[in-house]
Amino acid sequence: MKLSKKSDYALRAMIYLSMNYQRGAVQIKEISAKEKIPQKFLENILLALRKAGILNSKMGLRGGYELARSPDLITLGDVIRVLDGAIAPVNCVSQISYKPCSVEVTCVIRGVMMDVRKAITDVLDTITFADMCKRVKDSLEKKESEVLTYAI
Amino acid sequence: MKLSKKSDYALRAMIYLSMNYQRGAVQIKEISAKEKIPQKFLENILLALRKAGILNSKMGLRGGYELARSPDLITLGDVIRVLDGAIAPVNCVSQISYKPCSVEVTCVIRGVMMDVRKAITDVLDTITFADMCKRVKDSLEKKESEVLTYAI
DNA sequence: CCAATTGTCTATTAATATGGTAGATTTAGT
DNA sequence: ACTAAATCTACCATATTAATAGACAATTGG
Repeated sequence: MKLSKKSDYALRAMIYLSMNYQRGAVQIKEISAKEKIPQKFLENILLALRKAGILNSKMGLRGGYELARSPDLITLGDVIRVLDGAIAPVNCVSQISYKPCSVEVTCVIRGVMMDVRKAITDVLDTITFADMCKRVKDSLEKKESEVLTYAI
Repeated sequence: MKLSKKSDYALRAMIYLSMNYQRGAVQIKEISAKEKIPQKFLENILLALRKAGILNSKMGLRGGYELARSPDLITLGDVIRVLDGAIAPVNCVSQISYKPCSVEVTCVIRGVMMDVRKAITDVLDTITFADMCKRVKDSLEKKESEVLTYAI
């Protein structure tokens, strides 16, 4: 039940690109440095996101990556699915058995896991990277005012 | 974001033991056979649950395992935490940094993951094994009535 | 055109987690 | 004492995760 490093890095890179939307192509190198993500690892991640149609890339000098569409049209779920595959913990039940056997309780577990999946996706498929940018800005403002308060 | 085989087996064994609550000690061998779980693997799992205080065991002849308390006092979350550790996907952010740096977006991801954790635990910490027993019985009744319908 | 820069692709590696097994030991009932 | 059960310690194979290496392709500025 854990977010992989890959998805974690992907989210961070996506937030960075969202904060820099309309600035044009941003280089892997820059994202890697600012977000402290191993560059070569990040290459694979961004490549996967490009192949999934979430990012666009430009090769060569002054090339880089940028969002393929507006941040408010990309959800966290979109990104996590690319890196980690399906979000649902449903493969706990591989094959559905139709035997009306009194100890065949797997379908019951399956039922609960469907609920869990829904609970997760209700969060991840709702929050967009535009929301994330807003949260970043809010948290920065809050921090600044806190600093001010402490200074006084 | 996946339930481990270990937790899956644990849930199944726990449902089995809940269905057989007040019958006294049940042997690993029986659970293993009925739920088709590798016996030696199941040993480790039940041992972990006993050490966590969720099961009681009796050694020796006619020994076995039984719930340490009533099924309605044990939640799915209790069990999963024992086998898979913390449910929260929060270690995506290891250390909290207080730098008010404009690209320090980790805390924002952390915030979302707290929401996800809450969504998951709202399900898993609410459903008890008594509920699971009820679901098993309901699904059996439903199947029987379906069979009847098809037979007519 | 050329050289520098940047993304693309294919492998490989190291570390860790997962799923499962083996066998000796302890405990308790008959 | 004998037997059936849990317990403990250790091990192994495989898969996944996280990360790295290096050759290759495309683009642009000069």
